Amino acid sequence: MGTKSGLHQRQYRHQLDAPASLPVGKPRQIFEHLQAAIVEHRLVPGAKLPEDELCAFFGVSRTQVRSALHALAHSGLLTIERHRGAFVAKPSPSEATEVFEARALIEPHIAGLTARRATADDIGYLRDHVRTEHEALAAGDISKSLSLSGRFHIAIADIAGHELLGGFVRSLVSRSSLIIALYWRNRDTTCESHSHTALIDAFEAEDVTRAADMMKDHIVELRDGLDLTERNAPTTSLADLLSSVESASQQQSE
Amino acid sequence: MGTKSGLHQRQYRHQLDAPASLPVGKPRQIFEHLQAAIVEHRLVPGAKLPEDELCAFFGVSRTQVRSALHALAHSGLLTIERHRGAFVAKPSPSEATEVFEARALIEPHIAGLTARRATADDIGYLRDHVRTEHEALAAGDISKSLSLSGRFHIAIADIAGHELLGGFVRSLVSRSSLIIALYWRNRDTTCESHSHTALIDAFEAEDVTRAADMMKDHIVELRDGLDLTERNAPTTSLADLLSSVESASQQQSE
DNA sequence: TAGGCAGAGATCGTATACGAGCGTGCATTG
DNA sequence: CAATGCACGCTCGTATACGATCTCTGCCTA
Repeated sequence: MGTKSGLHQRQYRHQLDAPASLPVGKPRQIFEHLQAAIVEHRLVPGAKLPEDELCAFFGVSRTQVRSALHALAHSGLLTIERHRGAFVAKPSPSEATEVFEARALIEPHIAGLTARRATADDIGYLRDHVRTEHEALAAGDISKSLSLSGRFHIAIADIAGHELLGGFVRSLVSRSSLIIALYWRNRDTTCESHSHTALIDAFEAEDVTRAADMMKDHIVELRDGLDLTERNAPTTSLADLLSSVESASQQQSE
Repeated sequence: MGTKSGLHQRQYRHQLDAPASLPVGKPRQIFEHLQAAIVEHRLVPGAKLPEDELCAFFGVSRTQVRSALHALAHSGLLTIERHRGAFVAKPSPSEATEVFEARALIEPHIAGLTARRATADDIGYLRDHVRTEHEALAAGDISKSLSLSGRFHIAIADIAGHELLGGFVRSLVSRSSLIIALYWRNRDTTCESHSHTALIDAFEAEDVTRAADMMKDHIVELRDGLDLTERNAPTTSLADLLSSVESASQQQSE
């Protein structure tokens, strides 16, 4: 099937593309368009996505919009409430914690695989990527910087060659972007790309253990850049509480 | 939000229910019905699921059936081919390998959490569950036994209380059922429930490390019960190659 | 004046209808 | 007789229409 030989012909897309389950076509384009908008923080958590407006914007019928919306909901980027509509998800602090716990579990393993499999070309690609990240940072484009940082993790997952875990990473990275929009602490943005560079060094040295450890530390570092104290969600402000979407539908504990 | 207090009032559903993303209603029922049929091997891999027949069976319109079908495709249980229809997925050996690699990574972590959090009631529930598994085995009901075995892992994930990783486990267990249908070796079915009992003992002792190690071994044991040699998919016969569904759409390495 | 209720508007859920792509069988031709 | 082209039918993709539910606003009443 060319899983191993495909390594040498990697396409270096590394985009946040839609899962393979939804077929090519307009719904997929809508999915990716909306996903990009959410990941790049142009659509903020809690924002409503009325079907009619999306229909008008994309020039299609509600059928396709709904298909994309449901796929995004399945990816955890949207919450759909019956007879109310689709909203950009607002992960609670506990959900955010879970996302980073999952990343701290999965991505080190991925990094280990990458350290084993990365070719010289892959290393070169990753270094280029980090360079682009630096440029975005230097230009003060925080949004682009964050987006690129996410894609870096996806690139690593792609090199690891594990389709399944790679899909998990894609999903987790997307949701992380949402979490950052909500709980970001606004400081030491720069330390990240250093971690990235060090990570690449570990890949180049084919040091599986070090790569895994560094990735683990990096994820923890990312999480520590967030303010996930519970006070954020339940009692920030009245306005927030009223527009709060997640408390109604996410908890299925009844 | 009662995430911690909910532990004491656990409902012990532990079913293979649909992800929280798709709203309650008929589509969810259809989803769960089909999922159950697939997991219990009543719908074999490669089987076609024509929308019209499903509409007739469930007494609803195509809209709802399609919604459920797409959700199942997103879960990896179905593959939908444009203008061809929905088919029960036929995971390739490499995909199967990935599923068990992912389980070997995630479930030991889950088991560690479970060892920390399991209450006496939880332990009791798990022991009851194993007892039921034994009964199914004694009755020679292989299908039910496999199904229960899967639910055991889901029960553990529920006790662990990690919604996100729990969702991953649910998905992986479902797909494992599909994999077992394809690559099962037909022997030593009984060793499993011993592993389960030993696992519960580790939970009861609150021995995190041992629980994780045992789960890891158990997953490896499960995988070793399969015949995942590559010869199965690529070169069995021409007929197989022609009816092979997964090679066309799953591999995006073009 | 404050609270509750009812109606209108808007949005979503579901069903149905039509068009497009694909598979199959037959007819035709070399 | 075999191979190829064509046309038919079937299934799915998409659009549209209708009904259900929610929300908002205005009015009525205490």
